[in-house]
Amino acid sequence: MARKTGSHSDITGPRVRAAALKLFAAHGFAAVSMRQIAAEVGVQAGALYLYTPDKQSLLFDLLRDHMQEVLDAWEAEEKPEGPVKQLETFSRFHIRFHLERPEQVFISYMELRNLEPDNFKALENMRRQYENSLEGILKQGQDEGVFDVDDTKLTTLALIAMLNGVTSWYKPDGRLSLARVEAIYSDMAGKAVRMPRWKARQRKAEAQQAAE
Amino acid sequence: MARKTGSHSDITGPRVRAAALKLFAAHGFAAVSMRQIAAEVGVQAGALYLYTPDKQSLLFDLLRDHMQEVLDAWEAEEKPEGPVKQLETFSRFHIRFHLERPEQVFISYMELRNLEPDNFKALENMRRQYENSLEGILKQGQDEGVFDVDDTKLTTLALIAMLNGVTSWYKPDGRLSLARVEAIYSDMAGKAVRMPRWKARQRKAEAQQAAE
DNA sequence: GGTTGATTTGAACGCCCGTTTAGTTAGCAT
DNA sequence: ATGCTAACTAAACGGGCGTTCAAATCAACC
Repeated sequence: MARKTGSHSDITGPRVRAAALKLFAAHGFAAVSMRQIAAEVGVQAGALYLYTPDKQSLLFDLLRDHMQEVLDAWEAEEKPEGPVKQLETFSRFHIRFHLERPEQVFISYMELRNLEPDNFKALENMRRQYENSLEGILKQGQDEGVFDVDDTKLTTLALIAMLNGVTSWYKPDGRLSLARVEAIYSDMAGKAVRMPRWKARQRKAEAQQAAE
Repeated sequence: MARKTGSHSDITGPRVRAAALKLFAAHGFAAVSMRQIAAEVGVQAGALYLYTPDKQSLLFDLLRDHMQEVLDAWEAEEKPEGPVKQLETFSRFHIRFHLERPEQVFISYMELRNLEPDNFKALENMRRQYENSLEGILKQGQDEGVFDVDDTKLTTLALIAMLNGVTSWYKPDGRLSLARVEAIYSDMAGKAVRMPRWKARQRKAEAQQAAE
């Protein structure tokens, strides 16, 4: 009893990562043992070490790959003109992308503290990169006078936290469709930062007065 | 070597809970051992069982006590008149209360899945009760026409997620003061749900037209 | 069809886990 | 001072942990 019939690293490798993802998301990194992961794959614990140097790398690879996917996908997303529409695009993209990968999103938020310091820093940089793409939109909107934002960094974090919240309750067969949720959240995000018309008029008036 | 000098259950009991809170928040429930908690208290592992029936209860008691504190504190908070001001009061209360208890908040969000089913349900009910107090404000505002909310339940969750986000980055000695953060967040929350003036005028016009 | 290398087993390593228990000491009332 | 009880230690229980490794089996190429 050693090598299994039909076994191949191209098959087992992805299955190991899938099992780890599933179990980490369900029970948490610290609560899941290598033996449980192996059982999910249908293999003995020792065999896992052909596909990962250790348990920590298994977690880190999952988190890093997910963040890279997010960054690449946003890069590839078609951006409309102007910060208002870009904010809507970002909100909708974020909701959609995250709802399609509930397990990755979950562990990306819950298991960061189980990363060793270097791995943690690497992921923090990727996350900041993603946040910067939203903050860029807010800054541009502020410069153009279409957004009324007190502090772009803080607002960025607040918006992302709000959008992330969706993953904690959304169920694909629930009361609300994905399209509806996208619409409601992007609408809320827009309203939270947009310059109110009365305030825009007031500023315009002030500017004219200052010019006289 | 048995009983320590100056030892008393009134002292050790709270110290056990404090150590558990600190360590659970820092490393996660599953990653912390009873021996680590005991070491933090300055006692042997066996002694912990004078203060908790088991590790699970230690976690549950922390979470339940925290949620009860939240509910009691909001109950005791002085409520102004009208949903707009009440939303601001709620936002500011939530931010302030949660920033004063970062560890409790952290474990309340991270460790729910480590609760046994019955304990989980108990806490879920308390959390829903808290959410309902916010949803009540949103509903009232919608009835009075001062809020423009698509779905009160969803909006409730979105706002709470946004407000909770503050706990993941706020540092007491950071760039922004607590008062400033309170102000920014409550302002954003208000703008996200408030009826825009132009829309209110439009509705009023529609109502008049329908009356003729 | 035999050889080689990829894939996996099964057992073992030392260590730590949550919890129980018998025994020991400190605080306190009498 | 004595006795009693609350508080704690030290050791042990069975079990699971992450990881390693020699041996065994299968896939693939000659």
